[in-house]
Amino acid sequence: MHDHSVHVQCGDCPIRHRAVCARCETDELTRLEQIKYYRSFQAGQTIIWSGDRMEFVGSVVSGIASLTQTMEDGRRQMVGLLLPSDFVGRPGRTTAAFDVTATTDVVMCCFRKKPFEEMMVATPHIAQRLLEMTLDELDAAREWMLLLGRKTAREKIASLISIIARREASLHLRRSAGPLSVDLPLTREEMADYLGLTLETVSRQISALKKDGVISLEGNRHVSIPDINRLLEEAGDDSDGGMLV
Amino acid sequence: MHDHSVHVQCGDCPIRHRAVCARCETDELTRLEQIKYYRSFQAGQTIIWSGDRMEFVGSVVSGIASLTQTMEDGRRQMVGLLLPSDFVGRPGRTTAAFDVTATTDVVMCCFRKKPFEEMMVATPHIAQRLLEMTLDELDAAREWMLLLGRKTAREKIASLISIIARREASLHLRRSAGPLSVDLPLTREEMADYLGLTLETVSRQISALKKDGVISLEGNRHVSIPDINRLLEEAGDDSDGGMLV
DNA sequence: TTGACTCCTTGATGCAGATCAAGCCGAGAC
DNA sequence: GTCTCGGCTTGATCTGCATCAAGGAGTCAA
Repeated sequence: MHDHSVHVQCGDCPIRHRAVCARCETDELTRLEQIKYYRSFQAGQTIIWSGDRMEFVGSVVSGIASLTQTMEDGRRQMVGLLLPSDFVGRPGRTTAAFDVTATTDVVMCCFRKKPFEEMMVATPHIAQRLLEMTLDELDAAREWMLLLGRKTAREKIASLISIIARREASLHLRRSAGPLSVDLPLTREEMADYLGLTLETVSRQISALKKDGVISLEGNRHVSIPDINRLLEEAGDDSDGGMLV
Repeated sequence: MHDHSVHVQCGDCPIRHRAVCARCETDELTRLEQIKYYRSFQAGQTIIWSGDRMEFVGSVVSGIASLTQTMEDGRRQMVGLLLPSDFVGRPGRTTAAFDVTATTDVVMCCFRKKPFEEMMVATPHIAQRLLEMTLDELDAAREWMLLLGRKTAREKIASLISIIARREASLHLRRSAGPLSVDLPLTREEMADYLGLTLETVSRQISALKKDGVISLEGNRHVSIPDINRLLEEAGDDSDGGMLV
C-alpha cells in the first residue's frame, strides 16, 4: 500500500485537455497546481465509501474506477465507469452517495474539497467545464437506463462491447486497419454488475456472440470485432449512431 | 391548441426559489424577464422530439412532463420525470437527445437558446444553479439505475409510490396528520415505461400491495399509505433514508 | 508437484415477469 | 338508452434469465 506519489506538471498532464481543468488559462492552472496532490490506489481498493464524508474531489489520471451501489441484501449495481479525465466527487455536498472502487490500479489528481470549491467560485472556467462534463454524464446515465430497463441480455453485452470499442477508437484514433479489437477492462462479474445481469448470463451471452461470429475471443479478456456494424445491430441501438468517434 | 400565454412577474413565480433562476439577483432577474416567454402544452403533446434541433430551453412551471427514449421496435424507457422547476434542454448542444412529452397539461417558461447561453456566460449565478440541479439529476438517475437493474417488480412499484409520496410531502409539507395519501400522476402504462416493466405487471403488483395492506386505493389513481415505513421496507431502500423531506 | 486461489464456462432446473387474451368500468358522444 | 374508447384488471401460458451446481484453466506459492 505504498502511496507512489508521482508529480506531474499540469502542462504535461495526459488528461489536461479533457479533465475539469481543460478550459483553464495558464494562471488558473498555476493556482490549481498549488493545491493539487496525487494519490494512487491498487486494484480492488475502495477510493470512497458511500455515506462517508468526502474530504477531496479529483480526476482519474490513469486506470479505471467504478461507481457502485449496493443493497442491504448484497445486490449490486454499477452506476458509472470512471475513466481517465473523469471527475470524482461532488462540490456542494458533504457525503458521498456511491462507493468508488479502483477496478485497475488508479492514479488520481486530488484537491481538498474546500479549496477546490473556493476556486470554483473564483474561476468560472472550472465550473463551466464541470457543468459540461456533468451534462455528458447525465446523458450517458440516461442511455444506460434504456439498456437496464429494456434491453435483452444479448443486447446488453453487445452494447457494452461496442461502447468500450468506441472509446478505444476515440482514444487511439487508429485508422481502423483490420478488425477492431479491444481489451475488456472488467471481469465477468463486474460486467454483470454494470449490466444488471448475473455473471453466468454474461458468460453465456459472450459465448453465444462468439459462436455466432459477432465477436471472437483471444483469451478471456481480449475481443476482436470483425464487423462493427454487425455488433451495433446486435446492440439494438438506433443504427447510424455507429460512426465511431 | 390555444397557446394560453399567461404572463407572470418573476417575483411572483411559483418556481422562483427552486428553478434555474433561484440564485439570481433582482437585476439578473430583470434581464431574464426580458427574454423569457411562456408556452403551454396539452397533455399528450410532444414538447421536443429527440434528434430535433433545440430552439429553446426552459423550466417547467406547472404540470408534469416526461423524458423518454424509444427503440426502433417500439420498446420505450422513460429516463426522467420533469416536475415544476425542472429544467429542460441542454446549453451547449444543438440537438435533443430524448423526447420530451407533456404528461399532464404543462406550462413552460422558455428562453431562446442563444440568448440564454449568452446570459449564462455573463451571469455565473445561473450556471452555478444549473450545475447544482444537474448534479442532483445525475444522482437521481443513478439511483434509478439501481432500481432498473436490480429491483423486483414489487420493489419497483413500492419505490415509485414512495418517491411520489416523498415529493408530495416536501411540497405541501403538511404535518402528517392521518395516513399519507397521494395521486399518481401517471397511467399504468407510463409507470411501466418508467420502471422497465409491462403495464400488466404494474397493475398486478399494485393489486398485490393493496391486498397485503401496504397501500389502499380509492379509484385507480389515488393511493393512501397507512404506514410509510412499511412501504419503504417494501421498496428495498436502505432503511433510515425514510425521513420524509 | 501440489494445492489453493481467482476467474471463467457450461449444464440442469426454477421462477418472475412477459406475452397473449378476455373482460370490466367510467366517460363522452349521439 | 347504447356505442365507443381509453384505462385498468385478471387469467393462462410461455420464456429469458436467475439460481444451483460442477468443473476447467491459469497463476502463484510452498
